[in-house]
Parts: sequence; C-alpha cells; structure tokens
Amino acid sequence: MIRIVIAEDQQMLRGALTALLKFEADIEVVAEVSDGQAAWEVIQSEQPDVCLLDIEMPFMNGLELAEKIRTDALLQSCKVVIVTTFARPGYLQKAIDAKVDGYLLKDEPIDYLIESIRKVIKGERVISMDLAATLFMKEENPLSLRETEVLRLAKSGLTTSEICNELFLTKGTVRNYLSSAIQKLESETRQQAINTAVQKGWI
Amino acid sequence: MIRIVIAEDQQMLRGALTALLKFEADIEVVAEVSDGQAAWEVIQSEQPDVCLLDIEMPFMNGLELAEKIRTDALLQSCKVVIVTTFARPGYLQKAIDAKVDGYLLKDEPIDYLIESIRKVIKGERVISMDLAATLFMKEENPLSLRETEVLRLAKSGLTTSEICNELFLTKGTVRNYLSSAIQKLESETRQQAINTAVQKGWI
DNA sequence: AAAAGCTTATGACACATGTCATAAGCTACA
DNA sequence: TGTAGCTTATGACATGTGTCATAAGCTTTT
Repeated sequence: MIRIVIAEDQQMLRGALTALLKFEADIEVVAEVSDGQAAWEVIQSEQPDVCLLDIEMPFMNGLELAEKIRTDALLQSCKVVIVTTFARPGYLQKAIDAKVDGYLLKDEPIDYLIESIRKVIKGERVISMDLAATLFMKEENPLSLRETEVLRLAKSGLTTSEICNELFLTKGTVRNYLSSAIQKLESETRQQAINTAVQKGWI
Repeated sequence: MIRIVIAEDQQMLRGALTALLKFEADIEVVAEVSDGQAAWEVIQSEQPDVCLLDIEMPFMNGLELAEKIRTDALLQSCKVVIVTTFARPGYLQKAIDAKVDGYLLKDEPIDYLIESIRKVIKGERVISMDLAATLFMKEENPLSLRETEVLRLAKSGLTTSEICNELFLTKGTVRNYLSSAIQKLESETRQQAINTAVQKGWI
C-alpha cells in the first residue's frame, strides 16, 4: 500500500485528487492539507511514502517544504512529487536542487499523476514532457543576490528611494542595481525587467 | 438527466471534475474542452443544460463566453456557472452583468459544486460565500476607458512614448491619464497603480 | 598572486515620469 | 440649457529613472 499526503491549497482540486486516488487499490491517502505548515507537521507524524506538493501555498511553499523533507534524516525514504501550474525554469531548478522525485504540471491528466506515483515508488524520476524541454533550454538566472532583491522590491511598487530605505543603501546604488538588472534581462524599463524576471521565475 | 459541458483549461482539474461528475446518477458530462473557442462550438451543437466555465482560458475567456451564451436566442435555457480561482470584484461584476446563474471559487469543495449544479437547474442562483461578502464591499472601477487602456499597456512594460504611439495620442495626454489613474487608485507610481488595478480585477 | 565577480558608492548627464493649471470639443443627463 | 464627465491637448516644473565612468573593499576561484 502506497501511503500518500496531498498538500494543495485549492480545495476543489485537492478534494478531486483525493477522491480519485481512493479508487486506486494500492494507494491510500493518509492526509490532505491546504498549506505548507500543516503539510510539514503531518508528514513528520505520518511518515508517508509519497508527498504530492503544490508550489504556491500559504505559510510555506512546496519548494521550501521539499528542501526540508530532503534534509530531514527521518524522511530519507519519503518520495517528493511537485505538482504545479507553472512551467517556470526557476522553479524547476530549485526543485532539481532539492532532489525531488517528480515534477508534474497540473496540465497533465490524472492518470499520468497516478502512474507517476507508482514510478517514484520504484525509484524512478518523473517529469512532465513540456518541462523536459525547458530543462535543456534552461537559462541561468543572471541576476546577483542584490539585483534580485532590489527587483523584487521594485515589483511590489516601491520607488527607488523606498527601496534604498528598505535595504539601507544609497539611492545611487539602488539605481545601479536596477540598471544592471534591466540590462541583464535585456529590457528597457524596470517594469519590463520585472515582467521577464517573474515569467522566468527568478523573483 | 442534467446535461453538462465543462470548459476548463487545466487538464488535471478538468479530468478530475469530469470523472467525479460521472458518478452522479442525474448528471451527464456531454463534453469537456480546454478553451473558450471549442467551448462555444460544442455548446451550440450540444445545447447543454448547464455550462461550467473557467474564466482564464485561451482564445475566449469565460466571461466573454457567458455574455455570448446569454445573448444567443437558442441558448436561453442554458444555465451558466463560472468556476474560477479569482475572487476579483471586477470579474464578479462582469459575471453579474452577463446574468450568470452561478459564480464559484475553485476553493470550494466539489460537493458544493455538484449541489450548485442542481440548484441552478431549479432556477436558483448560487455564489461562493467569500464572494457574497465582496459583493457588498464591492468598489466601482473608478477608471475611465482611456485610463484603463493606458494602464493596461503600462502593465505590459511599455514606456509613455510607446503607449502614445500605440494609441495615437501625445505624450502629455498619456502622462495625464497615468497621473489621474495613479491618483484615483491612491498610488504613487505607475507600478503601484498597476498592482492595485490587477488585484481588483480592473485591468 | 592574479583574475573575476559581487557589493557598495559617487557624480554627472539625458530623458522619463508625475503634477498642476488650463482649455476646447464632445456626449449624456436632468 | 446647463452641468457633469470624458477625451484630448499644451506648457512648465520638480523629481525619478537609467546610463556611464570610476573606484575601493571583499570573496572565490584559478
């Protein structure tokens, strides 16, 4: 019997997945939760064979959670499958770094998900077809730590002076970071830079 | 027998819904499609009792589709239920204008969806609890047509001069529109104005 | 030890952005 | 027939933004 925990914040999808997985004779859904914190608690207490994790969840996202599971000595045999809407290279990279066993898009059929669960139990790794392509086309995030930070703040609508107050930098420095971020992302304005960075999953 | 068409672009959720609705004795899923255009075609040919429509779909969104269904003489008896992730007042307003029969969030349990299908068939209207609240707290979109247009273009990263080329206006005019949009949205920069407008579903 | 790259900073320049006052033409509504 | 609101426009002003040259201190890698 494959024991599974489902962490997905969208109730309709979570309920539907749980309902359908219950029809599989070899699968048992031991818990279904809607946020990262609750997921972490139930994973520790239940020690499931497989965790299905959404990325965007309250309190703790699926990638951070995957990282925590991988570095916990008691959870070495627990397989991790990320299930997400987003085909962002940045997300995929983080998932690979966290050594997840599967990375599926919500745009896959459920049968593929079920099949994938059985595969990761056997020690195989699974990845959505669409994503296998982005793996090869993968672009490294060209932004430095500070550039990323500054751009993230710019995204939330802060002006240069507000950003420099936030990070205890001078205006000039912040403008320099934004300038180089804009150039690295081949954009012309901060807005465009923000758009591409979001789209690539870099901020 | 209640005949249903499901239009939802996320395959996993669409498949799950279809699978679960098939267990209901009084419900028949006559078609499931992944974009607005395909939905429109199948709705015309199948004449279903109920359409479940996602909002964000390729080719035609669910709100435009709802509008088309409501204005088609042959589809007067077809009930429309919007099922979406987003609790944006702007979306809800458009849905109400299109006289939809139901507006549910994907954050509801499936049982509620099934129950809602039976209710709209009886002529009732259904709306998610969370949304009933926003209905009362509803804020009117304070932006004029032009202001909305200009802000939408700004959102995609265009500079003032690019926007004025796009709309055949002078730079000064575009700046005035942005300025008044920023003030109406109680923001300080175009970026902040864009953020709040997106969040309210106004652009 | 040298090279490369990140972090921080300054000053200067050109241009973009946001505000304000003002105004003319238009539509819709009372 | 006003009056209100939208659309369009101009000029002026202050401030914000993006680029460039330059540089010092720091860590990491070769």
